[in-house]
Amino acid sequence: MNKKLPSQYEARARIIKAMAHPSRLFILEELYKGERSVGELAEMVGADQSTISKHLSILKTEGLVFDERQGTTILYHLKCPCILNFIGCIEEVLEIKTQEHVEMVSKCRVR
Amino acid sequence: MNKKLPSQYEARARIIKAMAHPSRLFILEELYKGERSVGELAEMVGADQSTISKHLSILKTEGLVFDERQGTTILYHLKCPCILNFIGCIEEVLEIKTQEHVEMVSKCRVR
DNA sequence: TATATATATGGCTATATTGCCATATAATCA
DNA sequence: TGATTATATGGCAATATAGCCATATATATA
Repeated sequence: MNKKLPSQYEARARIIKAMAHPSRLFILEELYKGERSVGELAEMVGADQSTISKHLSILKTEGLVFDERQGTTILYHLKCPCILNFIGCIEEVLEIKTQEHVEMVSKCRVR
Repeated sequence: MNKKLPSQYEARARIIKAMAHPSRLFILEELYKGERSVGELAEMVGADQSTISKHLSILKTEGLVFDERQGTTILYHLKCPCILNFIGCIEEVLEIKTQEHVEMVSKCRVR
């Protein structure tokens, strides 16, 4: 990768990368509402169970979620609800992108 | 990709993905401090100028930065400073990951 | 113990990303 | 205009990611 940058950036990027996927983003927001099983999430996302399992594995490895066995099903939980705080800003970036030609007031710099 | 998820997740993920790289994260934080030229950033990151130019192109395409020509050099600016607000939470996730075995108090759920 | 259910993992292919080199483009200045 | 400086882009090889299928593992229950 790169040797001049502090490893801190590498560590942060790994976590952000774990969030940088539509399905994983959906999963995180869903877990924000409450615990969900792998099957529930697979059903909601509309992907193969194994695919969701792997997504959850990535989120777990990066420390964003934790799991809890409940009999034969496994419930996943969000670890740090704060990670979704910035979704508001992401939305703002998106708004500006779509309305770039329009005059608007916002916390972002339009140009 | 996936057809069951609202396109909103796709859009958000694209922006987050743009942030999900050590060099681009560094660039964003650097631009948070103030405007920087491509050359300056390349020097700081320690990567080829063309590599940084492409990173900046990604950030620009996703609406995270904008550029301003100043004679022969081009200065890049951060568009939405708020996108760095959640770095604090990322740090918290990292802390928990490294101290998982230790008892600690935090906004995150340790388990 | 045998069966059923829920989840995880190995393996594979298709696709995307990264980073460098070479080169193109754009602006400045002699 | 020609040379110089700064940045962008095309192209390519190496690597990483995504998603599905088949199958393994773990738990519960008859």
